[in-house]
Amino acid sequence: MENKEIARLLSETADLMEIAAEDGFRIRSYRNAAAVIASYPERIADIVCNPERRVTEISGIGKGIAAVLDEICRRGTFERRDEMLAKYPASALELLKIQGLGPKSIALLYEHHGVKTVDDLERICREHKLRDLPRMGAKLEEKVLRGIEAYRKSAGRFLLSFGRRTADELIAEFSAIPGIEKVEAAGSLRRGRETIGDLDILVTGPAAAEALTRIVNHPKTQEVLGQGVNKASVSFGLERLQVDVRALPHESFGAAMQYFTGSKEHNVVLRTNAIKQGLTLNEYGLFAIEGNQRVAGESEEGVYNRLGYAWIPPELRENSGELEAALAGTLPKLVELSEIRGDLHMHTTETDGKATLREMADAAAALGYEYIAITDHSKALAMANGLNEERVVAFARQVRELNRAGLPLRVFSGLECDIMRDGSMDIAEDALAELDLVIGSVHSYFNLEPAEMTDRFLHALESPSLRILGHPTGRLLLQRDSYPFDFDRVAAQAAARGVLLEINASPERLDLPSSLVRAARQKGCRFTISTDAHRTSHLNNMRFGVTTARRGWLQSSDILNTLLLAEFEAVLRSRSASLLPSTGN
DNA sequence: GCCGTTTTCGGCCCGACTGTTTTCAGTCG
Repeated sequence: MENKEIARLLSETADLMEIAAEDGFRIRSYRNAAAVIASYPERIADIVCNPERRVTEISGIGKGIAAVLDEICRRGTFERRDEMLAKYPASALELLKIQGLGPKSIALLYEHHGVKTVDDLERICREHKLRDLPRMGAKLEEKVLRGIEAYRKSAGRFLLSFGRRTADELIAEFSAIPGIEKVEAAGSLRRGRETIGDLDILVTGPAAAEALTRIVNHPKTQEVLGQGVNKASVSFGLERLQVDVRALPHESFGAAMQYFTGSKEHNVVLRTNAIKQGLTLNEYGLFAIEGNQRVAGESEEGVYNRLGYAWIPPELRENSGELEAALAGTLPKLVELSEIRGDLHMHTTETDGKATLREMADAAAALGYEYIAITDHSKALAMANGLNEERVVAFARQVRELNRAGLPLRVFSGLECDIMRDGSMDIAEDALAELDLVIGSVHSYFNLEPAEMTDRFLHALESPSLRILGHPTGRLLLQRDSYPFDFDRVAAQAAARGVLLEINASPERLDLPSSLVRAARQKGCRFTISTDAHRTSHLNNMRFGVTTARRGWLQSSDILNTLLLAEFEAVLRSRSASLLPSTGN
């Protein structure tokens, strides 16, 4: 059994134990073990089976979990899990994903009303039976109904990062097959959408059909949804992501990439335009209507060019002006990952990060960056051990000393300072002034009225130290919507004050959303792209931020951390973002 | 259940909000 599946068994059991109101610390141990196992570089099952190895040498795994692992490897489950499943149905796990409902309420609902599924829960709320239970009332009923709606909206969709990982894994496998020429992912993944519904993988070469056989017989394939000569469709992995693999003739590959990349709206316009030119476009190629002669199809570029368009980067293909720009030759030169020279938002063990400043600096230097900013939390985030004024000042001093003593790259002292309910900064201005770079972020009071939330931001923007607005909308993909506020007003004011908007590259956030990136740019805003890394591996998420920026039509000149170190420092010293080269809209 | 030890027991990030109570449990971050 693979680590990820073992981890899932442990963490699901922990969830059920929570519903059963078992000891919280024991539950935490199960969760912790699950997390350790999920990211462990070796196969845990191999270690368990190897008499010369001991799983208990892994931090977080003791005698109890070791026994559980042994049992899992022998019979695929373990006693405590079986006990829990006898007590509560597995479907109760789904209920934990509903915002506003926790394990205690789920237990109560199960005992009193036999609520097992989300549908049951919805019925109980609609029949106003939730309010019969102790400490529950009408407001909770409404909140849970809203939670159910949000949950259903996100069901069946996956984070971009997950799609990318799965695609990369399959592309590597297929590419290794002799006789396969090209393997590429199309669809919303290629367009860089923040979430994806399924995965389209296109394959060409004499042995392309072998890729279909491979996916159908893949050990991670849960179910074969369809299998023909040119296409196989499966439900893949524990997450049951739908993966479609298509085998294509060489001469159609470009047309198929174009067709399956979409978006649908983009393609409709392109095809309509083709017809006006006496051509017809489908997944096999671009053909002259008269005589059915193929005029393009081997490459995407050939298809676009033959229709009079410049090749359009997939991130722009949403029929939101890119086709007109491609005809006019005015497509922007979008920012690229290689142009990013630093990461300006990350955490360390000083607060809730998992790596030290030195470890983050080493990892960032290995990525080729010239500089980073360390931006730990401020004291309002007590659970993260946020910094108070005294620690902020000490930290700024420490970073100055470390830079003098020598670091693998330039480190700037920063802070992700909480923006309080009234828009004031969590840390006094004189302490903030000691730092090189202050990000302001909202981590509390998400449910203010829009007007109050807008005022809160506008007030925060008055802070003389604030340089960047962190994850501006607060959304968590597939979990939580943006808090409501007047984004246009805030963006306009940020532009006026020279405060940059962050594009948070964390795959769970991708905040700002690309549509707002584009809108903010029109208002004169400039941006940073940062990972908000809490461990060294998170630094690699920069690519997702860059993708989001590209979807927002950004060029390197829109982005502060594409600047060379000397230029970047000059901007910091000037305490203004206006030094950024103009973009010539 | 894990860990560390002042080693076989005690500590394990905890403060704040919400909606329900009438003194606080549950949820969240």
